[in-house]
Amino acid sequence: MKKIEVKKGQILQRKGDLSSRKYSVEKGLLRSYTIDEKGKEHLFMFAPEGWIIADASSVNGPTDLFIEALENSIILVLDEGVQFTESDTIRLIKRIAVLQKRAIMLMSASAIERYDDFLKTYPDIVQRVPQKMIASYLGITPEALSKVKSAKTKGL
Amino acid sequence: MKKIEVKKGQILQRKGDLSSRKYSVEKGLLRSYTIDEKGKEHLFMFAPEGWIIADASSVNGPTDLFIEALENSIILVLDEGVQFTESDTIRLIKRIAVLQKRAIMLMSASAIERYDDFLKTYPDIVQRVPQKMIASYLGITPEALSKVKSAKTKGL
DNA sequence: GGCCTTTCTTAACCTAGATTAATGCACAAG
DNA sequence: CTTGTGCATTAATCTAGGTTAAGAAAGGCC
Repeated sequence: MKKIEVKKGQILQRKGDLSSRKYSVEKGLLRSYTIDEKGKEHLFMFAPEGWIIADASSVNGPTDLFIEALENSIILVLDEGVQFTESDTIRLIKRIAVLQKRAIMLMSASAIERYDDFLKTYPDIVQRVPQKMIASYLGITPEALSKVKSAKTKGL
Repeated sequence: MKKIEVKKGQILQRKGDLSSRKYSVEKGLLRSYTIDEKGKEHLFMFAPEGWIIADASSVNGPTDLFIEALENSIILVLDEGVQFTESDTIRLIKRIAVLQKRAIMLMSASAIERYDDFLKTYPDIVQRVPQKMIASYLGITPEALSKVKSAKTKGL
């Protein structure tokens, strides 16, 4: 468990890596994402200050996700495989709850609803990341996100 | 931790319940699903023999999911809040990995790809549940699923 | 400053899947 | 046996979001 400083654009984990760590963000911003067979990027989560980011898929073999710094950041690197505490377990269950909600969201909600949910989940991220990453998080194209935003401002 | 027998159609947990249990399926088939504000059902997961089904959202308050028996089933009811073992934790992480994959799937894959993934995930469920539930699991309408299937058989 | 690359927006079109509606089935209830 | 009632399929139409393309704005970098 050590503290490290990473620069914007630096990649902490690549898809296919055989081991994986957890990263606790003290300052800055990370993201995790994957790239599918068609070469398309899909942003899985943002991790601003106070968040922990990891790739659970590593329990079953090689990792699925890239983890990258979107800003110069200071992060705590936590070793995998360490004994789990009770509070870790609760955090895991909460993470499952969040993912459960996200999956249901992706199944049922429109792009506008998902954008509103994004704004609620990450209130201060909108200004800090490129639109195309938000679009990727929402599972839509940047063009569609532009539409959504202009529809929202017109609707006021 | 007790063993119970439930009949087809019986509901073990309702959305909004304040506490929640884990159910380990010995025989039969359960499903979990939610109903959105528009009254639409979204099937979250199936749990055939050997699977465990639960609703993680209960850690943050009332439950989001219904849990229902799709067949007459024999299930083990596990109490929530019991001390977690190391293997529980690993199971949780695997669950996160599955959900992570599901979310990425929903973000990126077409209906056909999701159907193929469903067939791989639940090889022996297709014959046991109504088509409309499979459609709901895939996040599409029963009509669209019919199209997908006829497209697949034509394509042979 | 100017230049190049990347990002964002707008607009015209296209397609996967939703909606609506009609038909045919299965099976449960009388 | 007949009469529902819910389920699956097909077809016609509609729409949210994808694709393509082109111009405008915003950074790095020399």
